[in-house]
Amino acid sequence: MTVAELSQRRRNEGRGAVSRPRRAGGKPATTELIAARLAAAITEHRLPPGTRLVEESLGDVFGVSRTKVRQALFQLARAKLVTLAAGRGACVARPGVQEAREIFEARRIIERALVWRFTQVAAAASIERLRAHIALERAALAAGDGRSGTRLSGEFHLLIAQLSGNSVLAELLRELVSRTSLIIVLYGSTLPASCSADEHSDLLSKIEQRDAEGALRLMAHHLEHIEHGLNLREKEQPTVDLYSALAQT
Amino acid sequence: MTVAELSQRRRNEGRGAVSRPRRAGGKPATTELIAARLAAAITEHRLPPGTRLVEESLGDVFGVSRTKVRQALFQLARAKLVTLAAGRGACVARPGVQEAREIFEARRIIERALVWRFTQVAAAASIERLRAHIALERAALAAGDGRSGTRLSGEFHLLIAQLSGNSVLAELLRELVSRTSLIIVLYGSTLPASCSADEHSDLLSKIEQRDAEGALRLMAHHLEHIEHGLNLREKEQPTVDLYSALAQT
DNA sequence: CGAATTTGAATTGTGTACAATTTGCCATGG
DNA sequence: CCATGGCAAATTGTACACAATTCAAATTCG
Repeated sequence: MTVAELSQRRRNEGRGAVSRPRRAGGKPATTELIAARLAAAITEHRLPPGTRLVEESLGDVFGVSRTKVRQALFQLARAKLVTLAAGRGACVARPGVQEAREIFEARRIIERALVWRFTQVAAAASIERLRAHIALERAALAAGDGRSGTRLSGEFHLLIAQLSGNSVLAELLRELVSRTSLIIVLYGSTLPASCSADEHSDLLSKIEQRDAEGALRLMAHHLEHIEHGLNLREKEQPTVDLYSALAQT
Repeated sequence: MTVAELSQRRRNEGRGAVSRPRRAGGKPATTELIAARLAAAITEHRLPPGTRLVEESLGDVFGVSRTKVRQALFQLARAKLVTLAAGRGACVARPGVQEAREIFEARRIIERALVWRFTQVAAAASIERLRAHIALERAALAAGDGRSGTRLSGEFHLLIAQLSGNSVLAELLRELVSRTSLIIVLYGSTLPASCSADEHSDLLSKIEQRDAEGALRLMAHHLEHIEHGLNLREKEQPTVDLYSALAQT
């Protein structure tokens, strides 16, 4: 699939040659907005890994010229959501198994610390906020809206970070969470999403009891649980295999 | 100070109107290279916080058009090394005290974990590598080269991350380290740089003895030591001060 | 004399044109 | 029939032009 196909539809739609004003009506869409839209599309699995992102096509979709799209793509490349091969454009990233493991390790490290802090300093309002969020997760789950479910699940982790009062760490974690969603679509989670909501609920209980040790342990287990639900058994890098295959001659 | 002044000199240099080929001879300088150069200049304190970064001036310096410079600035903005006020251009960032504290907390969290892992898995060659690096630090110190000293000091921390085998965390830490150097120039370290090298050396000893607990604790203390050497007593936001100053009348 | 306003230089924001590169396809030849 | 070479379309990389904005200084008016 290519984004070109999306905009192709638009190009063919005849009409009186209103060339660009897709998304007309509102303002011309800033670079940040484009990056945010693309990031959302990627993390919500509407743009699967490997999808080519052609600049002009995206420009048509958003109703802007390549200039802004290009900047947005550069941003996303830095966030590791797209890969940017010199001269041959952008693709939605495909993190390898090594990278996937490293991301989960990073998350364990950061989130353990965050949950520890949060358990100690959290105000009642913050805890209430988390409880409300879990309710949202469950609602999406009950409605069979898996897409919203995974998004909300990620946002739960982000929420803890934000409520912990360290926005630098929250920002780092945001990046890791979005990369995680890319990993999940690549190495398919065999885990039912309901499981995640339950574990979030258990975690919140421990937080409420101010059991920092317990909360920390639960968070670590939760992340390991997600990671082990994936199929991270090296199924990439055929190039290297080619090499060793040729050594047989 | 403004980058414009640098390029002004160039513009006034009369000559036969060879308009752009500053930096001629080599290739036209890629966006990444420009970003890297700017990042180096910022972290090495050659471009102090608050310095305005005018696109065309930078273009002159690097011998490219604004297009590439602009992309590079966007990248640096995402890395939080420059702030990008809409419509009024880019400045070298000036992290506030709150942000500074958060960055140090993030570093403590990440680096404690890294040093713990490293102590357990480090090969002899890795330890040797660190020892050599400390020698470099000491050499720079002895030569009175403070600029290289602080750079090398930061690189020591980065090296541990890289040798720990988690490149994702290493990348996150790189960002934090460069932001730290911005903090140091803003809130001046009262710490002699020699101190840092000594603490690095102590840390390496603990690592060598495979004393993970001790190494972890030493790293935490080291970072706290640096943080407490700063003058993080809210001296920013002069606007607020102006307000209270006028209240005297 | 001071405050508001206008004017203009400097700078950023955005689109577009063109060169360079890549890619897929077709023809040509072994 | 498969490999090779080269053409053509598509796409990216870069510079540049012009519009929009900002900032500051000069001007004007109360």
